[in-house]
Amino acid sequence: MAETMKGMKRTHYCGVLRPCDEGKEVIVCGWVQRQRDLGQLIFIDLRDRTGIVQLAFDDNTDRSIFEKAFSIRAEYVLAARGIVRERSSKNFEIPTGEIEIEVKELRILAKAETPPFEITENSNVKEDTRLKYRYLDLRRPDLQRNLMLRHRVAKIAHDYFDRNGFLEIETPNLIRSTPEGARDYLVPSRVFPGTFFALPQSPQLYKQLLMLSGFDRYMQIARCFRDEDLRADRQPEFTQIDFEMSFVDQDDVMAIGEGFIHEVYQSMGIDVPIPLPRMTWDEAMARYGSDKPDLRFGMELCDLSGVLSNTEFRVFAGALAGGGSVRGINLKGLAEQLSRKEIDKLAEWIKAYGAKGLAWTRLAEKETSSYEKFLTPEENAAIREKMGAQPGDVLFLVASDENGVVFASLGALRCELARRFDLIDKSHPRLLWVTDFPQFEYSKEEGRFMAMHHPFTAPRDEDVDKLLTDPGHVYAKAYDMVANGYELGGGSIRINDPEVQEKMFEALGFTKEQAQERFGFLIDAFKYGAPPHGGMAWGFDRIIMVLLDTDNIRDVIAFPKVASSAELMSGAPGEVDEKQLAELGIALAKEQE
RNA sequence: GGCCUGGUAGUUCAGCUGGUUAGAACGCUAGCCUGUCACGCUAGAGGUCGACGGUUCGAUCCCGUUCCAGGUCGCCA
Repeated sequence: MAETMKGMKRTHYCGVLRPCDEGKEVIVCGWVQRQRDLGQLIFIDLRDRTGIVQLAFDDNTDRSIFEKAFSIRAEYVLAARGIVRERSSKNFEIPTGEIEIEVKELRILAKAETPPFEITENSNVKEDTRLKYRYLDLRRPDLQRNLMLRHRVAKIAHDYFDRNGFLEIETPNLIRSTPEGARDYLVPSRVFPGTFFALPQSPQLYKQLLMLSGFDRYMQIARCFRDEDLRADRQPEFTQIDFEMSFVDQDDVMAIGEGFIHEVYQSMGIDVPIPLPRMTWDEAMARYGSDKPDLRFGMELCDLSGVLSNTEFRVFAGALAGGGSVRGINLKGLAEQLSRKEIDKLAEWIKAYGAKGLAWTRLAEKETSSYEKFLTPEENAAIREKMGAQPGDVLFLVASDENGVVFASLGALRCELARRFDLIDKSHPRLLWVTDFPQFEYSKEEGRFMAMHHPFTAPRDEDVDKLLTDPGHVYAKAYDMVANGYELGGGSIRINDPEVQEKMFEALGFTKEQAQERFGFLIDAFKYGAPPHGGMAWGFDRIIMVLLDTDNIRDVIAFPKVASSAELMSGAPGEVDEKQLAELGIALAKEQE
């Protein structure tokens, strides 16, 4: 039978005891990290979320307590009352290593089976095993620290926004599906069979309505849902730190936004200078091939279209004639570390990004090139000069009639090479704003322009007139906060003028009726006086990832889902009873039964 | 949906050109041990080689299908 806590009350966490506590009687509780039986001497390491303390049992110990200590196994839950004393042989590796507890009373609060893996820091147990027993995995000190940091940042968010006059207001989780954007998670309605709620992809529409209602400054730490495939940094269920404010323009929102992230880093003893540097979307794409550039290393893209404008080499000429470009990056001084074979592998790898191939020049002791033989000596010299080529460099060129492919390929290659050759300066985080996003993105699949951000994003004042005449050249009052190559968050100034909103829907190819059907309540609301407003939202999980320098989002979420969107511990998603389905008026297709 | 990688003891892994009884470390169990702290020493238990099918005299190994996990492209306003 397990014992109880009756008459015992914890006085200290395990990890906080120090030599200054010597002589005190303390009561500690926790899990057994390890029991070391030396015959007439037993040590037990007791662990809680603050750390580990050593319990000692020796010839001073009552015989019955000693025998109880002998029986104890890993992960038993104990309460121990005893006297803090100096260790006769100290361990300076751990914070409590100079003291131990001479145990006077020991209670086994719960026994434990041997866990399927050892509860240790930096475990290299396969992740699916850890996730199946997530409650044990979460006992590990690194995950405990990650979740404690997550709590700290949430606390900073509440305090910071409160201090700046923001109100936390909850928005609903059962909402109407709006088919723009990501796939919605749907929840069937019992009362109205055949109809569905959607889980929110973000609080976007509701926070805009709160502005219209006069709440002026709103914030929320909001759970969001998107039924899309996962990535290392993407979960179907994730958390946003979201805010919105009225009577402001872009600079005001960005100032509030960078003030928050500054405080977050400050709490970790890191000074991130604000205001953050800004870069337009066009510049970010041209220099880094990415709208979330990692500034911790160089290797910027170089546009070679100019020097190749008259080339007769079909691959390059075709790309330019098709409205695309030829661009390159220079891997400085590593030609000897990158073999011909590895370059061929990269050329294969880069096809995933749409590139048809990878042209290269390897300036090793013996110079080799995949393309120089097709160009004139003048063209080759011009390329080398433009790219600052020196002996030891490797030049990589991508040509495509779609600039998007050139940017995506070289942007990805740049990051891959930096990772592979350890070119990333991890001593300081590098944050920036990326601004002036294009308002629209042309979708080949849909055959129309789509909102790059969302359909309520305000265009730049000078571009409003181009909404219908030249949508490809309209830029938005939209901004992303980027850190170390991760999109931490983003936002925009919203449209508050119903006339502009109407034009926007028209540009997106919605008829009035379609717009009314999809966003009617918002359109109606905006007829009643909407203040100028804007805001942004951070991916809370992403912030913690970047702070911890992990590339696995599951490290910062207590109960995450795996790549198939399943939850291995509970077995969600699971089947439901016929009765439940019947109540909802749902019949399964044959092959699913 | 496509592509790549992986799946062998509780855990992390090794396993040759297909060959007879599939190994190691840690963990676990038992015994010994008074200053350990990844304690040490001795002994022991522990395997559907992800699953199914095929080739073969013989398959952990080769082939096919499939399941699971990871990464990635598409997707993610």
